[in-house]
Amino acid sequence: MARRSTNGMLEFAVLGLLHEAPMHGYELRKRLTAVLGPFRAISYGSLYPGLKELVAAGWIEEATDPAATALTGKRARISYNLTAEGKEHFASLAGEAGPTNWDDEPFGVRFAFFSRTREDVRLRILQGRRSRLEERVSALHDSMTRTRERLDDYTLELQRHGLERAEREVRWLGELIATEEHRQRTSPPDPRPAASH
Amino acid sequence: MARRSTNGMLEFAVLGLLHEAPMHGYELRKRLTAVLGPFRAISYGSLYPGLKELVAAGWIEEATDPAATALTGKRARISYNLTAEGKEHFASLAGEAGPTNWDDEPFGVRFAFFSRTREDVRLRILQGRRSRLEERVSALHDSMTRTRERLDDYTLELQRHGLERAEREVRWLGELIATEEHRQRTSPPDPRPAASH
DNA sequence: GTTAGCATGTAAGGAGTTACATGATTTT
DNA sequence: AAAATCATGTAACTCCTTACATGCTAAC
Repeated sequence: MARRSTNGMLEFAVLGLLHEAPMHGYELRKRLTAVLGPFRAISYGSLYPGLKELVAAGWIEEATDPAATALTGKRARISYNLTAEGKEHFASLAGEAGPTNWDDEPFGVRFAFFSRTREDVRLRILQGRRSRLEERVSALHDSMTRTRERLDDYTLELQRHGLERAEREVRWLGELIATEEHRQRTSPPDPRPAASH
Repeated sequence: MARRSTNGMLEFAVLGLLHEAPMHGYELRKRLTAVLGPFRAISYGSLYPGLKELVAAGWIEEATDPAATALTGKRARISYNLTAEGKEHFASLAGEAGPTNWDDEPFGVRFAFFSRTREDVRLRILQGRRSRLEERVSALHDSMTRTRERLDDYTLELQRHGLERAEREVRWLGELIATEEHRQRTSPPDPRPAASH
């Protein structure tokens, strides 16, 4: 079990995507790009070795296409599907709500798989992200109002814009949190994530 | 000349900061953090070896504090200052306006040193960044309106928020570009960056 | 039949981090 | 005199990218 695995985010996202359906590497990469955003797309040089490690860890399995394989002798494409351990492992990753999830990129990935995340964990992640951003807001605010340590006009403008963006995201998170809290109050206390097969 | 240097951004930022005044590593790191933002602060394990490389490249020089050094026998802190080649090298980096500067992080660093960048180069970087973001906007727009390939509700919400943020940055850049263009029309054609000592 | 895109990989290396290690100076 | 913070570094490792290499399949 668990040999030392790829990166957290790649692992998490691949496992999450394979819940939908088995996929081969090339397609996985496209879906990954949709989740991570086209500006931090993963390269094949990262993806394929990563998949190998997930196989070695026992979380996914290779499967060559049933029919057309040995028949033609041609190299068939490899489909990956989740194992039971993989599902379990994903569920355990999805249950963590620690500060690792509050940075920009991890948060985005975690958020993208919120529908497979328990409600209470969702809420804690949103709140953690928000307080992280509130820290950023007040740090920027301080840095800008300290008249000592004169900053470049352009640096200042950059900070002003960064501050506005952070404040905007705080508001956005506020709305999401309100929605989640409302959902929790009104829906029956269902402790199970929507993930069974 | 130029032995193979650290990373572009670290190199650029260090050289840019040392225009103001000589500094030692520890302080440099604090200023760097102010420029790069506290969320992508550079570590000492990166900074000190990087400084060594800049020294080896001949762009900066070490200088131990004049008085208090040999006198006490204590280890003195090391100040770094720009060499003439370093200034030249920075100017040449600051003159490049290619697509390398249009990603999130490089753009931020380039922007932070705009006051040492030629006006026409500033304008080209702002425009490049804007068209990069416009691509992002239309890619997101497409991805969201394609009703096929059903995305997760949360993924969708993330994209919606990302789209809004990108559109907002496009508008911000529009204003900056207008300001720069105005500056160029009204001020005398001064081809020299404000950098002399 | 050839170009474009699908599909899978490997080797080398870049850019950075963490953890460790050490010592000086300032503040409480 | 202890604690905090200033100050400088190294070794090992992680994660990822680029460049390369191969071959299949669909479209023009």
